[in-house]
Amino acid sequence: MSLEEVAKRAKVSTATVSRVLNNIEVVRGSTRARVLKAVEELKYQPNLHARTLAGGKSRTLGMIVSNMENPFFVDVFRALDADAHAHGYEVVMANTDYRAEQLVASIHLMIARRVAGLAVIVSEMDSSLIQELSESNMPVVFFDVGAPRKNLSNVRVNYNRGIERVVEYLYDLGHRRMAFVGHHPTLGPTSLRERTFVETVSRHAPNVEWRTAVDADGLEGGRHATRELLHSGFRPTAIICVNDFMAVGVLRELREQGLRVPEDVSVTGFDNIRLSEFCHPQLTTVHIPRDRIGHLVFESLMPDQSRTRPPGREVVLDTELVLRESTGPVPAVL
Amino acid sequence: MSLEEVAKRAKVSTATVSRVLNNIEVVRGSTRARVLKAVEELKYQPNLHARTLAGGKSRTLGMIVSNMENPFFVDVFRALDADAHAHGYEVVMANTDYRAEQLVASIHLMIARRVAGLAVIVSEMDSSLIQELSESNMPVVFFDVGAPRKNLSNVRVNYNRGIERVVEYLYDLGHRRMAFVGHHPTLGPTSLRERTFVETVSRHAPNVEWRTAVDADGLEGGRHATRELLHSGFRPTAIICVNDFMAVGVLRELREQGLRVPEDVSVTGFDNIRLSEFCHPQLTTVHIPRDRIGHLVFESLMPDQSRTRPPGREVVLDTELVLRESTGPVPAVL
DNA sequence: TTGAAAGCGCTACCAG
DNA sequence: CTGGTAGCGCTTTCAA
Repeated sequence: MSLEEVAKRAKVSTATVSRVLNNIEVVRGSTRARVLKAVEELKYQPNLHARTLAGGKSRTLGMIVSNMENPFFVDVFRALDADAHAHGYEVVMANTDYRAEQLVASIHLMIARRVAGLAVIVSEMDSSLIQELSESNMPVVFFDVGAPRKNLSNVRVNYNRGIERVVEYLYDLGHRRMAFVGHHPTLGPTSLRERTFVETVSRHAPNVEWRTAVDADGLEGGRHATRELLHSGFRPTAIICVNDFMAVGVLRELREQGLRVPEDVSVTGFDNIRLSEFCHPQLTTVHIPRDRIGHLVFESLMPDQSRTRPPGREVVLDTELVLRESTGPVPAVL
Repeated sequence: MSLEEVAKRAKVSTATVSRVLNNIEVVRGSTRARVLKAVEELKYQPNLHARTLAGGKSRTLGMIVSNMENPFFVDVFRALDADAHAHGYEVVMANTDYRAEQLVASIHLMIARRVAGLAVIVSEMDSSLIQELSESNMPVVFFDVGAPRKNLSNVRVNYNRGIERVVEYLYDLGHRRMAFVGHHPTLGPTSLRERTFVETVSRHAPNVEWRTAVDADGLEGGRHATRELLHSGFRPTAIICVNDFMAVGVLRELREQGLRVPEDVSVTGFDNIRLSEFCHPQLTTVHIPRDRIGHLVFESLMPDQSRTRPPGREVVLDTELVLRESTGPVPAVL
């Protein structure tokens, strides 16, 4: 089942078969029909590798995420995938589980695949990797990391402003003992987001007593971090989570400790994933437009298509505080 | 950056470069070092397409799922992915969103990629597709669908028995008005699982009044199905869900309608995904060993590796009822 | 409108 | 241990 067999059966050259398969409008109708018939009869299936190799260009985009269990990433993927399909592209996803070595492996694999573009949606990036990607000359778009340059674009959300909104809101509600639940960063001892929290608090709410706890990104991580937090003796009146996914885990541990939300302690998430509306109590969170991120990512990756975002650009998305049931005024001291 | 350039720089033939890149232990140490140096200096990245084309075999497995938002599929994928990586394989995932056309497209794409094996984890399969896959001669493993034959293996779970366990348990608790919340099957008017419920009820609990509701697989679908159910005037004392993911949506709608779980109505899920323990109340559900499924899938796909599952086989996994907070005795009639 | 043929980058076989 | 070379299946000039 190769082009040649089809060609033979249709009594044309492989070039012609290739033409009809690629919808090149120069083939005579009758020839075309003959070829299609042969394709059908032989149940011919093209070989993508041969096609990519010969054509020199791939119709595949790559997307690397830190944690595909977190619905946030899945949402971005789906938006990107939809756009890609609409334009005849495929997207293959790779998961790093926040492991640096896996990130390196995934990036190399994507390069080996000669993807038409690569979206890197991970928390932290090694600068040598950025360098390597830059030199690879393939269109790359990062989420929330690195600075744009030549083939490297950037989509980021104003995380600082989001955390600020949360802290201010909680502060106004009277909270003076806050905790931040984050997840392990790929590199460095302190995650960027954790640092953002710390700085925001000291700037906007200096008289607040705070603590941070860190664990794996996920339901279990949120739960565990909370257990540690409580175990340390600290009694926050509000727990600010790095994302909704972990917040749901926090909610569970609190429930098990007999602490009511929001009566005893307020909890906030981040991302506004669908689940944040389906847990109990529903999470107060910060909305991040994941669909837009997916669309922007696609635009950034398209090589030359008309009227799309040029490479080497950066776009910053703003966030929005979403008030729901998990937050309330600070509990009255008895 | 092709093999040839590396060869030139290292002053060896492309054959030799290929050998060191593929760890073929016949190259002299000094030559090897020279090649590696050239690779390093040129930042050479192999071309996977050329490699696959020339070698005639791919190190990629494919996996097609119906709904990657549902953690069930993600869990299976992760187990498979882990095994694959451990053996030097990659797995690319495709999502069909329960759309038949998308399934066809995904399968064709996988064939075009010449994957070394394909896992098809979707609810329903067209028999012509099964035929096509069978003829493709590539190792394929289905989940819960079709019958094994030559290159087609099968992993399934005893869904019937699982539903039976749920119905019996609920029946013993005194429930006589049950509802089943399912999701759209790809084909046919009634999903297999819905039918299983109906048959189980009539066999094991003939005097039970029941109804079914169907919607999209997901949080929103579960919620919507429940709303419709309640809207119809039917007042089940127990709602059996096709999976945990939808059950979480059911829980939310019930809460909004002011119905308490399990005091007013019991709810059960299926799959025992992590989330089922993190929602409130925690779901009584049926455990499906997703890790094992992933491992079995991998084994079924491995061509000839020693001591692995031969192709064309079928393995049926049993389930286990997990009792948690979402079920209880039928509410007393006042 | 169609065919012939030169690669695309790599693997694998055959010599040496 | 290493080099030469024939493809793998397809796209893409260049001629016809």
